[in-house]
Amino acid sequence: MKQYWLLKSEPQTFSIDDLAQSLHQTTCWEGVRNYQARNFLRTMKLGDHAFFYHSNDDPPGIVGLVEIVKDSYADHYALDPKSRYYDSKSTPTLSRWSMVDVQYIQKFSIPLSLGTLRDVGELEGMELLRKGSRLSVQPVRPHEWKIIMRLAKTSSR
DNA sequence: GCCAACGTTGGC
DNA sequence: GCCAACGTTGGC
Repeated sequence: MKQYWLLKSEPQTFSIDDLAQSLHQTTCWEGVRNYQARNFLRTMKLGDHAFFYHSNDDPPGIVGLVEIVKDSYADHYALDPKSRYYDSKSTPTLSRWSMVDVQYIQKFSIPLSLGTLRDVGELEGMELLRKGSRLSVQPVRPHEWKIIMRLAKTSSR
């Protein structure tokens, strides 16, 4: 069964437009350095869909859709001392961190801002809206996905 | 820029 | 195992 996710990125670092302009409109989702988020990456399956979320944006919000096109594998940036994602405790034999590949599907014509989502009563309980929630990779329940997809369609009309 | 919430580190 | 100190995330 297909699973749904939400991936956060700061648009100044890597935006959905950057993804759309990437080779094959695909990129590896490197740099996740939080165990809970990493475990979600490892749970992802080829063909899963995810919302692309712009954090630290004005306003922050869901801006489009991506598909998981490669199951999780070792995040080799952890082994590169020159990378901002270098982790001195990672070794080639024991990789602490993982990443997946994601491919661009679509950019919403109108982003769904965090404020808009907060106003949707049916989305109460969504991880993104939880107070203090900072997870950069998080699961989205099927009913939440459905509601947000409906919002995306109606607001682009 | 501020700061609340959260995660990690390391001394004890 | 506790917890203070510190670093990071991310909304505002």
